[in-house]
Amino acid sequence: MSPNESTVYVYVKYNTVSSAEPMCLSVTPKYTYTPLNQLKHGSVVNVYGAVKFFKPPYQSRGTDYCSVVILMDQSNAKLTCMLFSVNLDTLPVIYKIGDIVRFHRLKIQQYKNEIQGVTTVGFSSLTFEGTLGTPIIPRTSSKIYTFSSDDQKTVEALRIWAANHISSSGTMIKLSDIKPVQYFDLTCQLVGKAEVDGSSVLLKVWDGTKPPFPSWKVLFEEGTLEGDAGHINQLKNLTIDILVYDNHVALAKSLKVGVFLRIFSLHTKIQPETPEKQTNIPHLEFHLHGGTCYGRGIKVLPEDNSDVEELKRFLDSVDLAAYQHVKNLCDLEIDSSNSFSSQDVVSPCDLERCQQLSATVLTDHQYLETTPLNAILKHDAPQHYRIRAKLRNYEPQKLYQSIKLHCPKCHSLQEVPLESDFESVLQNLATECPDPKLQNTSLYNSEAWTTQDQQERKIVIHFVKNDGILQAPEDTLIMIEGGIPSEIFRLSKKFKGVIPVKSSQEGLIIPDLAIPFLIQGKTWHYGCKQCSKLKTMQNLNSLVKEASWTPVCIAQALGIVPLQYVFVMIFTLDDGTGTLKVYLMDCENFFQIPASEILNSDNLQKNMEMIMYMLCPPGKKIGEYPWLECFIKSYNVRNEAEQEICYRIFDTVVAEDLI
DNA sequence: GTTTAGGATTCG
Repeated sequence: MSPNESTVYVYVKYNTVSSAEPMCLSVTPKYTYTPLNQLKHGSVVNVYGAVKFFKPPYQSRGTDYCSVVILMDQSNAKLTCMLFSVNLDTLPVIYKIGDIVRFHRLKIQQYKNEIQGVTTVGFSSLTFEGTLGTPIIPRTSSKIYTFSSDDQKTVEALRIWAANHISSSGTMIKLSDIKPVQYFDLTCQLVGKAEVDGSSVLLKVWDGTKPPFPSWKVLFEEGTLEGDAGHINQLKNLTIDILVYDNHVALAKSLKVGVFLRIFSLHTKIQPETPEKQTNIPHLEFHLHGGTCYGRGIKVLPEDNSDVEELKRFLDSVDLAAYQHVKNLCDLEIDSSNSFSSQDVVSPCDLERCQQLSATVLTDHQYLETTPLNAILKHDAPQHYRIRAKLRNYEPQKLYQSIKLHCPKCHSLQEVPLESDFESVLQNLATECPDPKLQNTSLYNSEAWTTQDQQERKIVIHFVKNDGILQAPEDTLIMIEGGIPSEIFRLSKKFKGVIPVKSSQEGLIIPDLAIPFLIQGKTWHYGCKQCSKLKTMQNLNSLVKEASWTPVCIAQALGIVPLQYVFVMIFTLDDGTGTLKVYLMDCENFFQIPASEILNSDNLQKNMEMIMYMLCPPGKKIGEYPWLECFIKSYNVRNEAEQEICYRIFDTVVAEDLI
């Protein structure tokens, strides 16, 4: 056989599997596949690609189903494909990022300076699992299609490429690994279903693992729950309730109990308190919001899907009896018992947690032996210890109150200024007059204007140049005179950093350390009033060549001692032999959450809330609290009258699986 | 051979 000629197997799909025999025809292959970096506007092509992103098919506002698929191949080029079809079956059956697809008759067109692929007459597709080692069997609705040994090789090569270049691991998560606030893709089995109201459907699903946090139970009208009541009850400690909204409702309603599903971009969030109940226990909610952002949607997986096969094996292996009598935390009454001896039933997960020994881990000093707290109380300071105890209590209970500003030089601690505090400072500054002589220097270009409102505020923005050249906004540091907070925050989203300044005889200067000296992203950087010796903005010249606009470098150039955001908390630790109050003062290591960002992030605050909830679970007996392994140092503090020993936590972090 | 949507999370 000449190299130009190869055998093409034409597989004809019949209704009865047994008669499906490949017909062996000797023809010249007629399909050529265009690499994704060589697509030309206006052409109709055949392509292969690995799925980088996809939206499962959904009903568009027009007449068709729509699926958005973004492909990549070895050329590293990306192609967004808009696939439409009246017939759901003809759209590619994609289950996962990394799946491999082959599209025939894809039209290439231009949209907003980029090319995109669109379905055209006769469009057809094959989809293959991307997982290395799984059989190469195409998913397609086509009754007849070609698949040569070259095709086989192309799929294999793309699988290997995709395994190294396209990651989907971040979104595929088991229920036992969920975090309090996140979006993820869940592979699960449907065990129950109920229509809650016109705009939402409740899905009860499980994946055989137990979520580490208590989760909500959605109320529904009696008699509306579809599914085997006995089975649902048996799995009650392993299922989660998902509310599905809007455009996903129709599909959710059509689902048969027992099917395997992948739910894309499922949202977990914390409901911190339920005032109508007496408990104050935060718990998780699961929502599949309306819309198709991030591929949000539901897809039924076939029984022969490799992930489903694995899930089925796992579900079969779950010891249901072990989870049967686990108390549901949400149903627990508040228990004020302080006893360390607990005979409560522990779930297998809790047991696992106990066997893992600790909810916090040491980053050093593992060689030290554990000292009981009663022994520490008898010793003089300074000393250091490794301890193992439970967190009986912590202060402040309102976590945002734990954020302080710490000066590394004079060690003073101060509250984080409120936005209203510096609003007034900035308002006063806005009445001052910018000096035109300080505009447009070798260091920066300046733009000045007057606001149209009654105030007629004079605003000047100075764009700091890099070695005489202006950079892209996201790399550019700017200084602003006469700006108000809302303007400054808006600018901080666009530029590398914003420094509020004012004109003075010496040049542009930092007006007041009561306001941030630098706003970068979501973080407001403050300087220590006692320790800083302010210099003029001209001193930024020393940084220009490196364009190193880090807060530390900028502060140093301007004579500022930057204050650090820290968590300051008091932990009351108890190991059964005694209790000890220890300080935690930490920038970002302990919680793995930067103290500088938490005040401006709801998600980070919720994550921290959940971590504290895990470390010190309300409503549980202390016997059920997790152990904390900590490294602490004792030190002497002299008050007016007496000397006191204090304790601080060092070199300790919350265990990774809690974060 | 039209339109749909054109990635970029959240009302619940």
